[in-house]
Amino acid sequence: MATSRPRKKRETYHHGDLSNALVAAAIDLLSTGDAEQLTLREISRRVGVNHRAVYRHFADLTALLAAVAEQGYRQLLIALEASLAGVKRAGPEKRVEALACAYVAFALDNPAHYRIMFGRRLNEDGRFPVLEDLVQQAYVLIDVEMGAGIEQRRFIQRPRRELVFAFWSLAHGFASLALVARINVKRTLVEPYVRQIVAPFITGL
Amino acid sequence: MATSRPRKKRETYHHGDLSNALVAAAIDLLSTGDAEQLTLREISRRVGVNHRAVYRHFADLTALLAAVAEQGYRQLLIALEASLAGVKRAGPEKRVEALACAYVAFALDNPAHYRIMFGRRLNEDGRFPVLEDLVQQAYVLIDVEMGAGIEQRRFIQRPRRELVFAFWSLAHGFASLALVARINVKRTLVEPYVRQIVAPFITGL
DNA sequence: ACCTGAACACCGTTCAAGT
DNA sequence: ACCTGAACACCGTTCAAGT
Repeated sequence: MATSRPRKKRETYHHGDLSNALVAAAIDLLSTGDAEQLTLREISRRVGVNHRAVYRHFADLTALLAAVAEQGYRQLLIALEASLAGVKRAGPEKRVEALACAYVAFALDNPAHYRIMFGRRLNEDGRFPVLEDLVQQAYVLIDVEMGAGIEQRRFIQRPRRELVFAFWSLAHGFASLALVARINVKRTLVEPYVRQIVAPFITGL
Repeated sequence: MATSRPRKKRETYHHGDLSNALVAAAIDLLSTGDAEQLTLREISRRVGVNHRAVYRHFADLTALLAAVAEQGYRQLLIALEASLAGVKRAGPEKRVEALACAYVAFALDNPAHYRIMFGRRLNEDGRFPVLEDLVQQAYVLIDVEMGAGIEQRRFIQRPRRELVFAFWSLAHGFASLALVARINVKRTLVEPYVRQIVAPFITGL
C-alpha cells in the first residue's frame, strides 16, 4: 500500500511544521493558564507528540520559551503601532499616553505571555538575536516618540535614552504591579487609570 | 547515659528553631544564586535536615517562600527608612528622590530575593496576612511622603493614591528592567541614573 | 531526517512509620 | 512533638534505538 504510507507518516510524524505548532500550543496554554504551568512535556502533549521531539527543533526549553517570547514581542509591537495610528495628528503627549495605555492593556490581556517575555532572563548567553532585535524594535518605537517630543520642544530637553527608559519603567512597572495584584485594576478602567498614573510623568516631560 | 540523650537529640533533631533556620538558609542561597534554584530540597539540605521536616513548620513551599518574602520586605522597609533619615530636612522632591534611589539599590543588591518578593504571586489565597501587612507598610511609607508634598503644595494636586502608585511603578519598573538586563546599570552609578529617570516624574509632581 | 522508549537526576508532596 | 524513609507523580535532559 503505497498510498497509506504518507498517511501513516503523518500520523506518526504528525507535522510539516512542528516548530511553529509547538510555539502556537505554548501560547495557547499561556492564554488559559499560568506561566509556571508551561512545561516542555505539557506543550508536546498538547501537540500530540513525544516530548523528546521538541529537541529536534529547539536546543532546550529556554529556546522554545524564547520563540514564545519573540511571538509576544511581535504582538506587542503591533498593538503599540495600532495605538499610535489612532492618534496620528495628536501632540507628542497624547501619543505617549496612548502608547502607555496600549502597553499596559497588552500586559493585562496576556498576563502569562507577558511574564514569559519579562520574567526570566532568556537570552543570558546571547543565543537569541531575533529576540534581542524585537526588544530593540520596541525600544525604537518609544524612542521615536520621545525624539519627536524633544525636537518639537514639547518635552523636557534631556537625553532621549533617559526619557525612553523612564517611560518604559513606568509602563512596565505599572503592568507588573497590576499582574502581581499589588495594584488592582479593572480591565475596563485600564485606560483612565493608566492616564492618571502617567499624568505627572507627562506633565514633567 | 542520661547526659548523652539531649546531645543525640540535637544531632538528629538538629534545631530549636528550624523555622528561622530554613528562612535564613533560603535567603543565604538567594544571595549567591538565582531565584529558580531555590528549592525546598536544596534549602533543607543546606540546613542539614530531611526535606520532609520543612512540612512541620510550613504548609508548603509557597508558605516558606512567603516567609522569605516577608523578611525581604522588612529589609526593604529598613533601607527605605534609612534613606529618608538621610534627607530629614530636605524638601519632598529630594525625599522622594532618595526613596527611589534606595528602592532600586535594594533590588539590585538583592536581585534573587527581590524576585521572590515580586515574581510570583504568593498570597493568592490570602494565607499570609503578615506579608500583606508588610507590603502595606511599604505603601504607607511612600504615601506619607506624597501626602506631605501635596499638603505643602509642592506636588501636583491629585489623589495620593495615584501618586503613590505612579512612584512605585516607576521605581519597580526600573528595578525590574535592570534585573532582566533590559536596562544596563552599573551598581556604582545607580543613584545618578535613578535620579535621571525619576527627574521628569518629579518635575511633573 | 524525524520521532520514540527507557533511563537519569531532579522536583514538591503524601502516607506511614520511627524515636 | 519532631523528624525520617519509601513512594508517587511530575519535571528537563541524555543515550541509544526505531522507521
